[in-house]
Amino acid sequence: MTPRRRDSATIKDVAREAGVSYSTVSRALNDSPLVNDRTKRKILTVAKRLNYRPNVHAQGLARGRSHMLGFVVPDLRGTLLMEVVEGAERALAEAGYRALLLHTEWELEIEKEHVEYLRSSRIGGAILCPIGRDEEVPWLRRLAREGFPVVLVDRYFPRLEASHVVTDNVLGGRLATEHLLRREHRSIVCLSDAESHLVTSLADRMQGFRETAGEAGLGPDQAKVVTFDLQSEVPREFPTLRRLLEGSQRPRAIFAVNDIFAMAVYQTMSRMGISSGEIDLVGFDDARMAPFMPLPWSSVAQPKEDIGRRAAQILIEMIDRGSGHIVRESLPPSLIVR
Amino acid sequence: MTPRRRDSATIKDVAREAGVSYSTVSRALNDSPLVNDRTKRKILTVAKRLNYRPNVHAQGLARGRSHMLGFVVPDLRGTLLMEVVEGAERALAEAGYRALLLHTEWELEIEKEHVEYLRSSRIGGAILCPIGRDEEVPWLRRLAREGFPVVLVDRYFPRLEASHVVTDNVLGGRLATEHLLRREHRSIVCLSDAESHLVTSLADRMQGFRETAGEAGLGPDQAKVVTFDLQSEVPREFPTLRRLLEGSQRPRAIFAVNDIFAMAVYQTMSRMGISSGEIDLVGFDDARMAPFMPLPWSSVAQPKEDIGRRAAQILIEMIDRGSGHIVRESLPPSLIVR
DNA sequence: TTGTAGGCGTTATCAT
DNA sequence: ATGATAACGCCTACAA
Repeated sequence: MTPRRRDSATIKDVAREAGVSYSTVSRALNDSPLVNDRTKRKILTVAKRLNYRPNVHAQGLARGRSHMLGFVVPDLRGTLLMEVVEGAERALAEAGYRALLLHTEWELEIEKEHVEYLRSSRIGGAILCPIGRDEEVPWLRRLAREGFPVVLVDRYFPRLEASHVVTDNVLGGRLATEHLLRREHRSIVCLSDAESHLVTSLADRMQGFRETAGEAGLGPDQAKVVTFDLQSEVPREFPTLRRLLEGSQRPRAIFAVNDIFAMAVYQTMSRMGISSGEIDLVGFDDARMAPFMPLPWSSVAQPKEDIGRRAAQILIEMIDRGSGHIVRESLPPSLIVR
Repeated sequence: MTPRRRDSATIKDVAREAGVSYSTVSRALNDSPLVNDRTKRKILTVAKRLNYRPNVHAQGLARGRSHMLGFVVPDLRGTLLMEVVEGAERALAEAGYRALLLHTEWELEIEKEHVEYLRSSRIGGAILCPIGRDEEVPWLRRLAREGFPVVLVDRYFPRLEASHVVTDNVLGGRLATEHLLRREHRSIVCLSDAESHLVTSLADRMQGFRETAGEAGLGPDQAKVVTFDLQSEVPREFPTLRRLLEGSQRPRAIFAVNDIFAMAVYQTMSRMGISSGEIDLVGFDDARMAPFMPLPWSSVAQPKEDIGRRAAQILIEMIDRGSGHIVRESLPPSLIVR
């Protein structure tokens, strides 16, 4: 094989230069106790001088594993999830790992490809924020069954044998509802997505809403759920909301299952000339634009960074301990009152 | 060396099973013309049956390079940059590359570490969105000098010998200003960050503003620039803006160098009871929350996806052609009138 | 404490 | 068209 230009010094170069064998260099570099201190220092000096850098491929090949993990998300534009990623990466970095961030563009097929890729690239494990429904993810099941370390974040599949870290969304729905009840409302509307039954996080928030309202003695008429398809209504300026808010019978308290819906409510109110004092609004996610809004609404904040951190810790533990022990955690959100 | 559990079949396994030598398998897998068609088909069948996956470390070691590139950004929460990343990754994927996304948390030291890491991991090249000032990035200079393929996005250093792809921010400033001039304003305020002179993109937008205003015959009093530190003013509700907007002398036309500033203006107007019709506002970046705002303002949209795509293409070209040819591109933004 | 040598899974250069 | 074999750079059991 034609020797190509080498991009950097190898341990052999260092060994020659330092006058020792290259296994000694290897030991020194991995700071094994089996090296004389003076030898080690000399080797490190030489290594530095030669600008030596370990070749991760050679290391990966020899060690049979890499320090690279995977993080698969639907897209990169969701601030919320990106904060989870940042939290995870901080924890991973501390443990000497890196994460390859892959995004699926909300396509099941791409998600599958990514998972395949993670397997073949000898990546040691992954954090996933899956899309799709339980039944549609056979490869996830296979992954878990094969013992590939996986931690799900933000979403989970009740019937999937895999670790996950999520916000306690039921509690979140509860916090929001209690907040409105505390403000003497006896009639509350919960605003959610038309597909919310497919998304565990939204479904859980709504459950928290229903439970709390029920316990407070609110009947079905006083704890109504209104849903619509956000995507299709944006260009038409939220007809469902206009209908909801017109007339004097309009709700005085609204729990929006996320801040996008809350923004939509606020925009519609504003355009219909409804003063902000007329409606108590609680959102979810504590979106970043909140401090810039003319009327900041209250919002349930998810422990995004912590979710990432915990997911990373659990993943690392699975890898290091080689344990297939499944951990399921729901981290408590907190209410931000504005 | 203790043989460890192998995670997947190797070409040797495939070779044994198919009854050929493993070099033939290698050729078949890389679909070389030097293999009999029937043999190749058989090998591929066996490979599939054994669930063979190439070991990227072995490939990387043997080939001396990997298909992995790097993408270094300050943080992951900026939607704008993430769209650039998505664009780049689409182009990279088409060419069979992947990108390792690293974020520096706006720390020069971390940026440096990442760049070091990219070198040592035999990553073939990188797209960077650098922080810091020209003088503070000696490692960037070294990288470029060493012939490591690098493309800068979103920001550039005028005196750095490296390729870059950015928005034509001067043109952007011009578009915004022309828009306001077209609406008969003879007095315009440009709102920017206190540190804008350190950020080429903002500086360029302001230059576009000044040039255009000057050409239209506006004097210094009619084309004023107001700057403040956003971070420190958020919690105090933008005192600089309040001052600017109070009194009847308030500006009737404002060009905000990004949509965060535009939001701040809008919020302040709203709180001061200034009706939205009183001020013509143009922002920059076409932020995603725009369609949800009660009063959507006009904004200069950057060709985010294209920036990523072009950066990727240029990077791949540098790698494949082995050329150190430097490419500097400014892509035109477009005005979104609302 | 240090050196020697075999192996990790591929690729590529020889032969055949 | 195929097979044998030497790299690639590193790790590590074993010998010294």
